[in-house]
Amino acid sequence: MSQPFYITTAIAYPNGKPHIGHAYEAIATDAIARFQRLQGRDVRFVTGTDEHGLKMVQTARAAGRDTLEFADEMSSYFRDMCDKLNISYTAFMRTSDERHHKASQALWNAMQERGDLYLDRYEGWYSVRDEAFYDESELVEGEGDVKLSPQGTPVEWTVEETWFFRLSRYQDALLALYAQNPEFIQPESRRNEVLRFVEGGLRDLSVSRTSFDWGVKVPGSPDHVMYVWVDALTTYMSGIGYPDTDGEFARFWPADVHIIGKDIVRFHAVYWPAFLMSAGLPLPKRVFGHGFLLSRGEKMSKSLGNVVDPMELADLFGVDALRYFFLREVSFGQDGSYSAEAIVTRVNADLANSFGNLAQRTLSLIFKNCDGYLPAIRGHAAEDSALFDLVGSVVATEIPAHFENLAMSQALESWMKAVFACNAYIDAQAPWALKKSDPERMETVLATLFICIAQLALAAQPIIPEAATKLLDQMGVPEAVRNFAQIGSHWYSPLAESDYRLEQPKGLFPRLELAPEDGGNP
RNA sequence: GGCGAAGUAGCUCAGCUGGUUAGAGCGGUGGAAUCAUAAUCCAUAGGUCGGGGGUUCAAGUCCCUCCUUCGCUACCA
Repeated sequence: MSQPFYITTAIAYPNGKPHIGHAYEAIATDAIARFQRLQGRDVRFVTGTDEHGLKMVQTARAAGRDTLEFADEMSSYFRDMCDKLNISYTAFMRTSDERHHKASQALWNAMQERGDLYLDRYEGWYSVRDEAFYDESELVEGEGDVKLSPQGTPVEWTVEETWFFRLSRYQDALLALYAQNPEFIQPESRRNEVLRFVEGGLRDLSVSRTSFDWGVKVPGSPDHVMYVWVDALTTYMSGIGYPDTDGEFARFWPADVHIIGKDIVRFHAVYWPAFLMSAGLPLPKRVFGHGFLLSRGEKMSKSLGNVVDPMELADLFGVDALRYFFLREVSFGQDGSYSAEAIVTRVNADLANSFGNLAQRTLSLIFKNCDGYLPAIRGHAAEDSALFDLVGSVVATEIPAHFENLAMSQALESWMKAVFACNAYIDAQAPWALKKSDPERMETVLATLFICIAQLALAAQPIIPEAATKLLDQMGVPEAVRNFAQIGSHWYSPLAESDYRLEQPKGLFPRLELAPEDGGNP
């Protein structure tokens, strides 16, 4: 039985439509999930929407809508985005789902039994927008003597009864966790921040609210709903069946990695493991905080008017192109910058000119000179072996290693290195010239390239699933060998000896053009 | 204020535990080729590796200091 692999994105707060950051996270996570499938792993991939909290209630009310009905609509945009971007999730979990409520309550009960929850009174400055209490000292002065949170959101003095989680109990256990599992929080810079935060001491955490009721009811405390983060994080469990602890949950928990944005590292690297320890559940193996995408180096904001709809980008440039750009151009874990020119330049250079053209010229030569039948290999020259060695080690070793490290941009850098080698090889061997001087040698050269291109297409499949699949289809590469373990095996000769015949090859990586309005303003 | 990250060719960035002439992609320039999506290949670009000081036989790579940008965090009148 194949090994399980469980990965998640953060679940999105859908009080607005998906923005490019949501798309980026989904794409990166999907690439990892697809890679693991091609490694033969049995993958579960959970994403979804985090719909509770006062903000949703207020946003819905402002639009004159019923909260749940509003949440239904907003959540659907996120699901649509995932579908459009070829995100291969296995569950789209909504926190408003009944099953999810049961899961959250089960987790709560487990923490309760451990004695980690207690009722107390909380007085303080509360920000509705941030859903958080602040200390007097943290506040800043706004215009007209108004007090604002450190994030600049309005606060009001609030007194409420609230359940607390004994986070303070877990300081040592968390520090031990970080020490024993250096890879628990990545990248390194995030890990340091968390370490210092926890070393500085932990206060108990307020984990319920009474000021609104749009949330998961606290068991035995009907006036309380859970703090959004408690139930939001629980989607990672409910997405694979919890509170049913047999079946999927037993097989896939804990997560191999939670992919999240760098802004919510604390919730995932401090609160979440503490909750799980309290509930007596195994902890995720890794939490990875990726960076943000900046539009031409600037943060996206409505006031700057540079908010980009990822769906539009996908329509404009294509899903595979967008996926490729994000994962190639941005070093995973760091912030990245994007612009229409950057996308066009990168995609044209790598996909259209280098790889797409390589595939096209090779398949065209076979189609025209071999009548579409895959040519036989008649002994290897040194150059052939050199190319096989290079492509083979890139595909079998370098790319998988980079993917395991969640270094997709480096995986693609290796991939391009192999593509360049193929282009250099085809130019040096010049099969179009061999056609007259040495037809048998021409066939060997074309067969060599065919094999290498198939390997490269497979390796790129997690990043550009649609085009890579079409290319492998065009080439007649059997399903059975479309994985990292088999693509390096000897499948070519049987295929060449079969009556498989290439159709007229069609380009799969069209050159992009920059719309005039995107060309200007630097 | 504390802690941390970053500052390397026009642009985007690689450079692990210090060691031959500091690398890649894109762009620019000069060739070659014409099978292919006017795509490809080859050659090339002489950059005080933010400034200064130090350790060392040897530093982009360690130490100190200063400047700039960013992140986390604390706090004060």
